[in-house]
Amino acid sequence: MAKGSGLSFDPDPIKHFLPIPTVLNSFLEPHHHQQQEFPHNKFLFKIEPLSSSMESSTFKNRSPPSTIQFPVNLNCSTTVIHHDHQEEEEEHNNRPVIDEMDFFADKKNGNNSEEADVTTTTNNTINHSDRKDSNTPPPELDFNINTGLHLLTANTYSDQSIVDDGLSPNSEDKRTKSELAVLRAELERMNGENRRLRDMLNQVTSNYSTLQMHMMTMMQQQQQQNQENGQRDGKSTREEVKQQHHSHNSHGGGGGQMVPRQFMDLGLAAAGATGSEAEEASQSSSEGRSGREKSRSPMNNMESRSTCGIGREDSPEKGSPGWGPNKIPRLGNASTNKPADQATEATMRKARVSVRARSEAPMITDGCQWRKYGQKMAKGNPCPRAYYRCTMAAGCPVRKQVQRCAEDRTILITTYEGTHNHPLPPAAMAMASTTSSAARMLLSGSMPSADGLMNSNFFARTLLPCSSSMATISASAPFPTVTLDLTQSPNPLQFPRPPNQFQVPFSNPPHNNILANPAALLPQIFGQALYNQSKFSGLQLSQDLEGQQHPSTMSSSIHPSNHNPLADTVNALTNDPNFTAALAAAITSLIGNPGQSNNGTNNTPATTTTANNNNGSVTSNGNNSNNGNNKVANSGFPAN
DNA sequence: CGGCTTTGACCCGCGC
DNA sequence: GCGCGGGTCAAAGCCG
Repeated sequence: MAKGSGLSFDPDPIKHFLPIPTVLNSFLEPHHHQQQEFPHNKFLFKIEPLSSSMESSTFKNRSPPSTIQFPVNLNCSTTVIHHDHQEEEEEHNNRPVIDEMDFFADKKNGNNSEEADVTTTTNNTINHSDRKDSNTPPPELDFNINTGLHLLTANTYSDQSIVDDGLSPNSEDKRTKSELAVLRAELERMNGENRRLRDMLNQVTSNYSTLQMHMMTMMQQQQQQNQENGQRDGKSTREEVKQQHHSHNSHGGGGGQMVPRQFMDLGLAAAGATGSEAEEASQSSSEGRSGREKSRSPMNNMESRSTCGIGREDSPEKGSPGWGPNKIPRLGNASTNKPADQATEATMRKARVSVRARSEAPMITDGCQWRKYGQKMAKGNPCPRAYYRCTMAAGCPVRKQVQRCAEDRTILITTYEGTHNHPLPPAAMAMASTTSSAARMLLSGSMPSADGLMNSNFFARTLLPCSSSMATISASAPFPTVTLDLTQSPNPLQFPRPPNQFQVPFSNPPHNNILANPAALLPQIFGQALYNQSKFSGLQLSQDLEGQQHPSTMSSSIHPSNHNPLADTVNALTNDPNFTAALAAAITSLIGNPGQSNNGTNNTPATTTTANNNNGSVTSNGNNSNNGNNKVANSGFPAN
C-alpha cells in the first residue's frame, strides 16, 4: 500500500471491521438478515431487572427471537419479527428465562440456525413445548441467570399487531389505543426498573472496586510483613527464601532464570483511584531481560512507568520525545537504590496482560484512545503485529499490541502493557480493572519453577477457577504475561468440559449475575483470582490446592458434578467465541458508565451506554472524535 | 491544518 | 562480532 495513503492496511482475511455494536450484532448473526431496517447505531442498551421483571414485564409483548437478553440487559434492537402479537405475548408470558439461553445454545451449537432463527419461533416453539406446562424454571435453575442478548426492535410489537389484526378500523383503533396505553405504562415501569437496576449495578461495581482495592492493600501489607519477617529472622518459608534470594540476585538478572515475585506496588495500584490501576501492577519494575530496568517506587509513578514502553524501557539512551521524560536511566548498579526497592524491583518484571478473543472486529474496544505507531511482521506469524499507544493523555506510557493468531486468524490477541497516567473514561475502567487484576495476580505470585514457567495450572485455577484453560501465565517470556483466553472451547456443548471443572464463578449476589452482567465477568473472574491469590498469599502453593474453590464460589457456582443442562448452556454461552468477543466489546460500554449512568439524565438507559459506540467507533471516548479511532482500528488492524 | 497511518530505518538485546 | 528479531522512531502523505 502506498505510504501515507491513509488507507488501511488490510491484509486481514477477515474483512469485517465492525464497531462494537456491530460486534454484538455479529454475535447475533442469525438475525442479520432482519436488521436492515435498523442501523447499527440504533443499539439500545438497557438495564432491566434481572429476575423479577424477567418473567413479567420485561418479556411481555416482545418478540422473543428478536430479543437477546444481555447481562446488564443490553437491549440491542435489531430485528423486526412478524409474529402475531397475541401469540408473542402468550409466549413471552410463559417463557422462562432459560429460553434465552436455549436460544443461544442452539445458535452456537452450530446447529445453525439460520432457520431456527428466523424463527426464533422455531426454536422457541420447541422449547416451549416443555415449558408451557409450567412457568417455573427447571429445578437446576437455582440461580438467576439471564444470559441472552435481548434484541428487540422498537416497532416490534404494537405496529405489527396493528397491521396484522385485520379487525375493523374502529375496534382496531380501540384495541390499538388500549395496547398503546398498556405499553406506555409498562414502558414507564420498565424505565423505573431500569433506573433502579442501574443504580444497583453502579453500586455493585463501586463495591467491587472498593473491595478490590482493599484486598490489594491488605495483600501488600501482608507481603511486606512477610518480607520483613524473612529478613529479620531468616525464617525460611518457601516464599521468604525466594524473596531473599531475590533480593540478593536482584541484579544478577539471569535471563530466563526463574525469579520469585512478590507484591509490590499493588497496594499503590489499588490506591490509584483513577481506574488506571490496571497497569500499575505492570508498572512494577522489572528485572527486565537483564535486570537492567529499574522502576521507581510504585507510589509515584505512573510515569515511571514511563519506562514502560513495551520492551524499550531498558534502553534509556533511546527514547521518543514523548516518552523521553519518563525514561528511567538504566542503572548499571542498583547500589543507588534502597535495598528493599532493589530486591523488589529487580524481581519484578513488567507484566503484560494479553487477551485472546475470537473477534472479527479489528480491535477489542477497551474504552481508550489509541494511536498506531508501528507495525511489524513477527516471526512465525503471517499476520502483522500492530503497535498502539494510548493517546488519551500526552505521554501516557500505555501501549498495546494487536495481532491475529497465526493458527486461528479469527482470534485477536491484544496485549497491554503500562499504566495510564491519566484518568480513564468510564468505558475503559472495566478493561483496566481486569488487566490490572491480572497484572497484579501475575506480579504478586512468587512461583518457583525450574523450567521458567509458572505453574500455569495452578495459576489458571487460581486466576480463573472457572476454567483452567482460560488463563495462563508465563514467566518465560521477556515479560511475565497473563493471557486471558476467551477463545477456549468454542463449542462446549460439543466438547464438554471435564466434570470437575467450574465454568463460571458465580459468586454473585442476585443481581450480579455474570451471565446477566457480562460486564462484570472479567473483573469478577479476576476478582475471584485475587481472592484465591490472597488466600494463598503465602505462595506456598501446591498442586494439592488445585481444584480447591472458595466456598463462596462453590456455593453459588454451577456445580459441574451434577450434570446440569443449564450449566452446560451457560458454559456454552460464556465460552461462545462470538459471545466472548461481544462481551469484551461490551464490557466497556456496560460497566464503564457508572458515572454517567448515575446522573439523572440517563433516564433512558437505552441511550446511555451506547452513546460512545453509536458512531461505530472502535474506541470510545466521549471527549474525542472517534474518527481517528476508527482509522486506527480499521487500518491498524494487524492481519495476515 | 491537525491528526493519523504507513513504512523503512534504526536501536537494542540476545544467541551463536 | 554478527545476525536476527522485537520494538520504536519519524518522515511522508492522506483525510476530514
